[in-house]
Formats: sequence, C-alpha cells, structure tokens
Amino acid sequence: MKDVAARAGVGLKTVSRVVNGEPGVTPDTEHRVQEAIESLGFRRNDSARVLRKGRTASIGLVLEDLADPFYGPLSRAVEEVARAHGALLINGSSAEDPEREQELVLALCARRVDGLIVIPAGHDHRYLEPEIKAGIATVFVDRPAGQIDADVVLSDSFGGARAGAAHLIAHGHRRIGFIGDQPRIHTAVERLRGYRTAMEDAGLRVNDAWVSLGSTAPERVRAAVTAMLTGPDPVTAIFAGNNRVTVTAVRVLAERERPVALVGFDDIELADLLGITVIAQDAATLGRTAAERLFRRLDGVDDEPSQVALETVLIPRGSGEIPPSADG
Amino acid sequence: MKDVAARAGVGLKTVSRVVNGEPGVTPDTEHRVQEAIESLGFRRNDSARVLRKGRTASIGLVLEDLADPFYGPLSRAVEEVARAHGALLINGSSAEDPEREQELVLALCARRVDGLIVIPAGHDHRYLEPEIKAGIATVFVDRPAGQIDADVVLSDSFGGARAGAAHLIAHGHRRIGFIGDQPRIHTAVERLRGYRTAMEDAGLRVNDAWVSLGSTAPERVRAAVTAMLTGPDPVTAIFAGNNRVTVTAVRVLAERERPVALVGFDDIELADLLGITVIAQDAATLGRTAAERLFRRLDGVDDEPSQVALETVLIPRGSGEIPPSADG
DNA sequence: CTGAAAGCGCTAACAT
DNA sequence: ATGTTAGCGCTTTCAG
Repeated sequence: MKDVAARAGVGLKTVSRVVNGEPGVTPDTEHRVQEAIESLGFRRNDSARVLRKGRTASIGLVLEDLADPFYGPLSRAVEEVARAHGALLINGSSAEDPEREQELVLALCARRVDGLIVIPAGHDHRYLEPEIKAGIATVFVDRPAGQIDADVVLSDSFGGARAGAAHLIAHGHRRIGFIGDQPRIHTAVERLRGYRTAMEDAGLRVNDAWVSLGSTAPERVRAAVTAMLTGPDPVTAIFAGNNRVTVTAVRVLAERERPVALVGFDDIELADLLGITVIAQDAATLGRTAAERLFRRLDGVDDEPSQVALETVLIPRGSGEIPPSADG
Repeated sequence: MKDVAARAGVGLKTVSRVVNGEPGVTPDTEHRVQEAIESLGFRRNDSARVLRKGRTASIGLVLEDLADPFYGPLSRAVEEVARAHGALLINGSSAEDPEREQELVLALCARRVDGLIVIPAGHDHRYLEPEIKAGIATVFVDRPAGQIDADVVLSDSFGGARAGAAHLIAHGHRRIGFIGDQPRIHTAVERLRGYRTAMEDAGLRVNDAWVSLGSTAPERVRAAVTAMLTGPDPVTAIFAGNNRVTVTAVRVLAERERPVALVGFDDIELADLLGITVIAQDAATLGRTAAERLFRRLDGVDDEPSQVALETVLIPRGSGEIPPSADG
C-alpha cells in the first residue's frame, strides 16, 4: 500500500480510501491510485486490516465429520448465511473427540473468528467461557452445550424417535430393537429415550437385549442387528438411531430372508428407492438457523441464550410398514 | 500480552517466549508468566502473529458445493492433511459460478492463506497469476486450470467413461445414451469423449439424440432420460456422467417397465443395495493427493507444475450387466 | 479533499 | 536469561 501511494504520488490514507471505496477522493486521484494498484498487482492484506479493526469477517464451524452426508448440507447452509454477511467459513472436524474439539475451537478463537458454531463432541464447554466473555459469539448445534449457558439449535430427537417407534408399534410390532450411537452423544440418548417412551406409552416391556448403543462402525452395527434378530427373544422391527446405523442395518436386513421392519433416524439419499421409512431432520435448516442466530448476536442483539428444537418428519416408504412376520 | 508482562513483572519478549514454548526462560519466571496468563485469560492473537510472520497456517479450498456427497469426503481429506501440517482449512462453495469462484479465491488471497486448492468453475485463471507469483501455492483438483500452468490432480474421466461404455457394449448394447453435466465443465466433456471413443472402438455410430449435456437438476435429467427411451431410436442403456445424474436416472428407470442398463460415473452410498454399476473415483484420495502436493510446495519444493490422473474402478453390481431388452 | 502520525498485538533482531 | 526497539500493513484520528 505504501508502494502504491508512492507510485501514485499520494498519501497512504488516500490509497486506503480508494481500496475501501470510502468517499472523499477526486475521480482524478482515484484513477491514478487505481492505475498504481493495477500495475503493482496490489491486493490489500486483510491480516493487517483485521489486526486494526478487530473483526475478522470469518466464523468457525466445528463439526464431527465433514465427510458424513449429514454435515455437508449443514455446513453449506452455514456458509451461505456467512456469505450473505460477508464472512468466510473455517471448517474443522472433531472426529467426535472432545480433545480435538477443544483444540480446534481454541485455534479458531486465537484467530479471532467473529463467531463460532459448534457441534459438540464433549460435554464440558467451560473452557469456552473466557472466549465468549471476550466477545466470540457461540451457537451450539445438534447437541446442547455442556456446563455453560449458550444458544442451542437442535432437532427434536426425542419426539422424532418417539414417533418412529410409535409408528412401528402402530403397525403391529411388539418386539422392537433400538441401535444407536455412543451413549456419550446427546442425540443418541435422546432418541433412545424417545423409543423407550413410545414403548412405555404402548404398555410394552423393553428387553435389554433389544437396545444397543455404541460405535456406528459397520461391524459393530452388523453384530448388533444380527444379535437382535437371532437371540432368544428376537425383534420383528428395528429402529436405527442415525444415518450411519441405518445404512448398515439396511445392508444386513437385505441379506436375511424373513422381512424385518425398519425405521431410521435421518433421511438418506436413495432411501426413497429402497423404500426406507425415516424420521427426517433438515440439516440445512439446522445450519441456517444456527448461523442466523449467530449473526444476530454479532449484530449486537443481546437477549438471553435460547434453545430451539426443530421438528422432524416421519416419511413412510415401506420398510416401516412391514407387519411383524407370522412366526414373530 | 503487554498486560501479562506487566502483571508477571517481566518483559514483553519473555511472555512471547513462554507462549511459544521458546527456550531461554527460567522455570521460575515461566511459572509466573503462566500464572499471569491464566488469571488474565490471555490467548495469543494470531492475527498479529500472522502479520508479523507472514504465514497464516491456513489454506483455502474452493469447491463446487460442500453439500454434494462427492465433495464432503474430499474436503475432509484435505482437512486431515492440513491438520497434520498445523494448518486450518477455509472452505468456500463456488456454486459452479466462475465469478463466485474468483471472488472467493481473491478473498482467500487477501487473507493471505498459505495455499489454495481449487476445483475450478471457470476456465480462465490468469487472475491468479499475480497471487501465485506473490507466493500463494495453488493446486487444482478434479478439473484442470485454465490458461495458466499449475499443479493439477484429477481422476481419469476419459478412461473411466470409456471403460464404462465399453462395459455396456460388451454386454450387448449398441444403442447407448450419455447424460452428462454442463458442457463447460471439463469432466463432462472428457467423459463424453470417453463414451464416444468406446463407441467408435466398437464401430458403433452415435445418434445425436443419445447425447445430452446440461444441468444436473432432476427435471432436466428426467427429461433427457425419458427422451432417450421413447424417441424413434431408443437406447437400451444409459451412461450417467456423474453422481447427480445417476441418482435421477435410477429414479426414472425404476418407474419404467422395460429394464434399461445403467452405468454411472461416481460411486454413491447404497448403490450396492440398488445394484448400480458404477465407475468409482476416490474423492478422498483426490483431496489428499492435492493437499500433499500443496504442502510439498509450501515446504519449498519447487519443481515444474505437474498433472496427476488417478485411476477409476469399474464396480459391476447388476445394472450395467442387464442385456439389451428383446425388442431393443 | 488529502495526509502525517500513532498504534492494533505480535515477533525478529539486537542489546544487556 | 531477559529486555528494548523496530516494524509487519493497515486504519483511526486529527490536522491541514
């Protein structure tokens, strides 16, 4: 910028004015400055700008895994809102590891992102308190914040799972299995609770062997499905706790002869063609809602932190309407 | 940092040393400084650090659409490599719009990202020349750079499509349709070329009505598929040029009575269960390879820009092995 | 309408 | 082992 000023024969501030489109520059001077910029290939250094202005025009998004088809659309929705506000988006995957989550979040804070959207892996976010106090607005998505009071946007996991299990019950099932993600993940627990409530509502007892929480790795899910179908008190239907579980469950069920009903939490591409009944949540709306809330905070709105729960939708496509098998 | 120094009763540089783990500080002083840091809730401001050091420890990734299941894994792979090198990843979606691509790229350059990975939407990247000269390493992925000499990592679209079409021909098809993305997209053209070459190799004529390039919006693809199946010279097989096209093609074919063979470029989740034969490319490897190349450049390796083409794999699953229908 | 000076928070280079 | 000074490239402030 100094060079540009020298070359155009003007003061530093004038160049700054031109670069930022501020008023108070003669068309003539502006032209000279523009020319100098062109010929020098000058591009404003935003790092310096940030240092001076205090705002980075960037936000951070920490999620579990960008490769998961659930998070792609969420991230994209956040990006669109950020873009509308002139901000860039820094993404990070926690890989469901609380330490890595914290490491990422703090790295983003050190870069002074204006705001943070976090899909928490851990349960204790007190480490964020000083940062939030220091002005980094934060919104939690998909799962609530741990130990701190903050904005949260989630899907109604409990209600969705309850509706899904009730759907299976309405179609005659009495022995229904639940396979979900690790019990330290909030949504997994909420969905299990929804399932249990639906069973209870219908006066049905839940056999412990019908419930399995753990990793969503295909092998683990495969084993869980198989165990529930072949145990002493086999289930006639399965409720899959998220998209990863559903995908494997569908594969396992496809290999078996006796038809088994299935309802999955989260919609999946091509699930329509495979006739998979799902409880759909809208990842993009989740992301958009969170981002809008974040930017409202950045615009100075300072009301109490609030929780929003987005409705889920049951989409019947066949697999959830299969009746219990005759010998079941 | 100034405050920390004051509170600990030491010089500024000593605090800097402690914060950055540099040697030359007595354990005792270090302890005092750490305490001051704690009690003040100090966190180093990386913006200032960047300004001084000239490196941001961040790279930019500009792709088409993070919500597309092809790009999620690619982005995640890039992130992993970046993380291994201590860098953060800034993502941006161009929405296949050359102007938006340029806008994003230049915004990233203004932030002085250390490097850039670009999945080009446009065909002219000369606007990047000054930036590259200024030291921002750049690698293009999935499609070649336009008008400039740069590192490129792609999949073998031509070879993959040729193999896919040859596969259909080997199964007896003579009238094969090709539905691809917009003709301004390099991969679309390459895949079409692969298809044409396979046809030629087999001595088969290609009817113009069998080729359709354009938007991958479901309505467009649906119309294209329908036209090819119901025209005067109907096809018995379809080659789908990418994952978006395949998804819609599968839906349309599922609605029809006469079986039609299908091979799709790009693998898709659950395609195994639907028996969709595909030419698979590995998005994660694409991303990883590009990121590794980028960091090699950042580490000072300065050889000639090079092009890498990753092999594709034909995965037969049934839809590509359907013979031509009797009346076809 | 224009410019000079100060300083954002940090680190490199050089004292002490 | 520790501190001092200068300056990264920009914007803010205030004076011309």
